[in-house]
Amino acid sequence: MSGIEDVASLAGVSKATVSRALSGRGYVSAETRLRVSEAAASLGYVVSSSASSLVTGRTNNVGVIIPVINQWFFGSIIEGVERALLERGYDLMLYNLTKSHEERTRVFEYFLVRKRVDAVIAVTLEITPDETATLLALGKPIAGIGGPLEGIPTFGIDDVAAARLATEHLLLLGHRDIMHVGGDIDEQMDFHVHSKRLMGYMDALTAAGIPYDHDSYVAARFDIPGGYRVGKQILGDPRRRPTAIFAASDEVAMGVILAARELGISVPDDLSVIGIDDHPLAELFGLTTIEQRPDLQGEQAVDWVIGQLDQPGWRPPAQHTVLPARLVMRSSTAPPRPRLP
Amino acid sequence: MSGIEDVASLAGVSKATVSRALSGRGYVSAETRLRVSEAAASLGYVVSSSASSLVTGRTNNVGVIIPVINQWFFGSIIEGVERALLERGYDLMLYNLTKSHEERTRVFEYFLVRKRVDAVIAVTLEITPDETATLLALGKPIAGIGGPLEGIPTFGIDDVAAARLATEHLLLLGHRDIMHVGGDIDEQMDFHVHSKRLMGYMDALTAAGIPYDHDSYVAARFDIPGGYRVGKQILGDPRRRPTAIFAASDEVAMGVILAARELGISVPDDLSVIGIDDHPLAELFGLTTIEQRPDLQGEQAVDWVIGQLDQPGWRPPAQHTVLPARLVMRSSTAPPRPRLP
DNA sequence: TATGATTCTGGAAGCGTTTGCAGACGAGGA
DNA sequence: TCCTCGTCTGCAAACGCTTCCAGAATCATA
Repeated sequence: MSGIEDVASLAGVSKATVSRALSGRGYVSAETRLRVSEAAASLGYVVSSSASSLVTGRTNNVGVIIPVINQWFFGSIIEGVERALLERGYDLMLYNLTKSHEERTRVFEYFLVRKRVDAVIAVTLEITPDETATLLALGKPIAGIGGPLEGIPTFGIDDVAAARLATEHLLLLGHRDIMHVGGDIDEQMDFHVHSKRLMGYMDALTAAGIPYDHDSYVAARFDIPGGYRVGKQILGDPRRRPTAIFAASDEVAMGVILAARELGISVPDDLSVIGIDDHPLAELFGLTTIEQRPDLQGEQAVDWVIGQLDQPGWRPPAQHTVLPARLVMRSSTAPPRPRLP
Repeated sequence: MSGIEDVASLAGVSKATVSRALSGRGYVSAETRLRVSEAAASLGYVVSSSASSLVTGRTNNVGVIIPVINQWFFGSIIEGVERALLERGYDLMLYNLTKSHEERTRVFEYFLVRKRVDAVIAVTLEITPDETATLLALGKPIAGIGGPLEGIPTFGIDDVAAARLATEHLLLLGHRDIMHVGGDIDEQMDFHVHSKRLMGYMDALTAAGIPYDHDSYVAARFDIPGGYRVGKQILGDPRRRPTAIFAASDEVAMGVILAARELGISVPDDLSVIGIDDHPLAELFGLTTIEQRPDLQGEQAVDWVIGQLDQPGWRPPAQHTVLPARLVMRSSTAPPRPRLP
């Protein structure tokens, strides 16, 4: 394991010059730079990041805190963030914060603080004011993905608007009897996605002059089996069956579609279904949906924190950056079947 | 940002004692240790990992190289690895190596080598002898997840055996006409999973005295849409339709089931389907499968590399550790419908 | 030619820890 | 009593870089 000293003597220069030549900072003649690079290459030298962070105070790491990994939305974020970081020369330290409070505390109080990261990206994580303070006190840029959050800039779609858009699509097709299958408000994921999507749904109904019926919202676990179970339950009862369902996520929507198929209910003839996400499987299911791009949300968060690192003191124009969410029409929605008199 | 010096003076001891008290190495009286911890806590002191790695040569990071994130198998591995690392006091640096050769080279030659990680876990990654050499030359433990790999210890199921087990299950039920829908051999994922599963399938057939028919293996993309497409193709042609299909992964299997349903083919009455993985959705589809636990594979890999770090020189008993894969019976497999004469 | 600006290089002082070494102290054994 | 041994602590030397500073060389300008 050769050090900078070896490179220096092989190239016939001082350590200082080697450092300058390799890092590209400060004056170094072209000729010297070449000699140094060659020496470094021939020795297989690579700078020690610990030594260099010790003096510069920069680790070139960004910490990412995420509650789940194995779900499309979260996996896509990680992919986007990772790609963006790698491109910009940063490494990604992953912290998977599951429900456990203990784990959470440990990460916050111990790992993140340990001068190991230059910045933090918190995905869909409700950070308490205390924790925000902790992080801000470190002077490290923090960005959030998912929704407005007090005190830190966030990137994500407008969940209320997306839900409204989805519901409006159904209304526009002529549906009046629209149910919403969403996440459990009490078992709220952080960032209040569930209540926001419910709100968008209600907004749209209200605007259309349709009274909101309390039973028309049903909570489901936020995955395919969750949607399936609730679908079976709702659609199994003919008196209860709506003409359209707005599911709060594509996975839930696909679960509902599976349930419908099993019950012999034709989508979209007997039932229209719309979701949110544009999940990779949405196409297979012909699912009409509201597209969002978690990977781009991640990328933007990266851009912001790195911008902060590059020019400290700079602040973003907006506290919450709204990314686009657009309607993707497929074959799971259609006008309701005309009622026979 | 207070340093060790501040803690030292607040506690009325030397830097050396603070270091010993906080790290738990060397002699420190109980009373002193307490005073130091309190001082540290009250100052919100936390050791600088760069400074400490600089002198100890240990970063407490483990690098994980993985080709995909947003797929159940890979996501589960990350979850397992992350959990295990966190428990043991290590941080996880994530490198998502997509196909791009350039990216791959960069990670290998630049990021990993940069003295940023103590060990490397390569997931399902065919490392060239050159790369293996590079890594080994660094003196860093490396483990692989997925299958036997020259020169480094690996953890995973026996793909040949798992495929054989799946096929045997179908044979035992009385099927003779069994097709295999697997990954594209040419578009091989690393580690040769595809060819191994094909081999297990052929082995089982051969052992049962059934001649292997060249058309009975069809390649599909390794996901639900891939399985669906091939399913439509195979099952759409009545002359070609087998009584059972062994899909190389649960996702492919579920795609096939979706195709079957759409064609009005009843599973398992008209067609038995078995997969490999025990994907979270397998239960919903009633899919009989061979269970494997990627998270445990990750955990074992972590255990091994950390074992190496703790007691250098120690070598594992086996080069490839085979983890269990067991049959989980559900409702997608049954004896073939008796042929009408 | 003198003067200043610009480019290039080396010496040396850190950055914030850990750890080898040595000294101090008290306890127990000969 | 003298020694040894185990426990506890502090000093100071690394660890491998970056960067400030100063000096040398080069070049353009007055």
